[in-house]
Amino acid sequence: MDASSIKVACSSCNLRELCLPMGLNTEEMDKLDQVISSRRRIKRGTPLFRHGDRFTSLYAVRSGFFKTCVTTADGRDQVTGFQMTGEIIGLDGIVSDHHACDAIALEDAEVCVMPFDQVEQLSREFTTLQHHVHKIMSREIVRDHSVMLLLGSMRAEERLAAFLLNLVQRLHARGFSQSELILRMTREEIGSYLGMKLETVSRTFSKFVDDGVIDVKQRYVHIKDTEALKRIVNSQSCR
Amino acid sequence: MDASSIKVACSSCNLRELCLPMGLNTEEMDKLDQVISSRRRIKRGTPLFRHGDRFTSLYAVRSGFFKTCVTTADGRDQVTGFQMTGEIIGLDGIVSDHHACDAIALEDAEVCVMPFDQVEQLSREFTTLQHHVHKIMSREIVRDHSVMLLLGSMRAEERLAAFLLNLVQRLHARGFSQSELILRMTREEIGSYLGMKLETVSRTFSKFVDDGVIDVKQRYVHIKDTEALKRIVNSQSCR
DNA sequence: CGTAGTTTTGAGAGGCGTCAAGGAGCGTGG
DNA sequence: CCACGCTCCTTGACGCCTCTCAAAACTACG
Repeated sequence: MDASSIKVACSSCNLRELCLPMGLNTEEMDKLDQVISSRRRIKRGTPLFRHGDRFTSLYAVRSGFFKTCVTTADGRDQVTGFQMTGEIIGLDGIVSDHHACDAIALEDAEVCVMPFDQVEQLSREFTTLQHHVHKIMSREIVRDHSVMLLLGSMRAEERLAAFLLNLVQRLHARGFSQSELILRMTREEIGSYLGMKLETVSRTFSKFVDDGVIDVKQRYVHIKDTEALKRIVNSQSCR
Repeated sequence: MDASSIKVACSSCNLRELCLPMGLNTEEMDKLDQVISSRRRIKRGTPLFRHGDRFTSLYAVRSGFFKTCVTTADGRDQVTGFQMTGEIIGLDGIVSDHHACDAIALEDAEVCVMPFDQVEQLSREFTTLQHHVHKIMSREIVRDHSVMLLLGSMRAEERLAAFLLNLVQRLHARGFSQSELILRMTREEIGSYLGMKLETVSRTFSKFVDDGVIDVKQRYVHIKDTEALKRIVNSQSCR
């Protein structure tokens, strides 16, 4: 085992209600522990994997924060998602045995490595796990479709409001505040994800502050009026 | 068996190289034939399923053409994809046991019904099928990410060019022309998919015609210069 | 305390949305 | 067989949202 690998157990992980082991019984969990045999630490700013890398494993975020982004030959790139604790990264690699995107740590992070052939083997044994894997992939598809809705039919204010609400909702599910958050990504990364320029992101933040909906101090955001944000998302002043 | 159900067999289907049975051996194919026991006909303009409908099955397009779209409470909607022969519809329903989008036939169509619990059962028996199901879901995720790239970072001309190239490439894989196609969807549906208004779609078509890149007569499109379209996609005059 | 990276803010431009009118294709019915 | 109405498509004029370019302020970090 190399220095970056650490022996771990799902059964003793406090994320098991959020992560892959969700809903497994003791026997299944024991089996899973044998599959998920190592963790990997990723330093801030460095890749967990890059597009083109051979696909071998899925990764569960144990701690830290990631972005995934696709890149075209001509240098365009697009952030396709931000992943936090308990979320699964790497599903894009299954189809072609190579990753189709980059996964970059936005802060020092740790992931559980789940060799995919072993996940497949185990999910042939346990219906629960099999179905859970399918649900995780389906959830990603549904999420992507809602991002397509956002990118295709919302204007800047609506996009940013939806983004903040989504972020704080996921953080809340992990025991954090419903109204305060620290952004782990830059304005440019937010803009890439939301299909807008960093200047527009910044201006929209400022507008929300002027309107008394949020407070912003650099990466810190305090949501003062959740209902107002929800109204902005549904303002339907869309194109 | 009701009137809209027809007994079928994957093993004798001329789409088996494109569709779910891809790569299965004879024994596996026989088993699959028992699972995919019926077809359903869908009239143009009517839904295969609607969001909120209970999820029971995946559907393989046997003939015809579909769109899928997500809808918000406030009436906004977004076409998330167009599905043609051999493509799989319904993956969005797995995560919550209910469909998250509408699937509408754009012309009279026929689908093979694949009860998902049986697909899961069979893929516990056959590694090939299991892996293939995973690949299909992963492919959808990768596709969605490329649409996010399109919506997030391309301008109108680039989007439409990319759309046409994608469409004709998929049609070509099904034995149709590389340079001619009939659009099965309206300008409005194209616009919804590409995040632009129908007027902009129309104007962009006209510009391509003026530039001598394509010919358009209503739903008929003739691509006169594929390379020019590719250059437009990569023109990087993006925002 | 200097330097690089990030964020904010302003001014100006342009791409695309909005509104509106007219044309083309097609099914229906007299 | 043609008239009619409906849907879809095209085109024009105008305006606004967001991009672009630019400069300055702030923060982090060596």
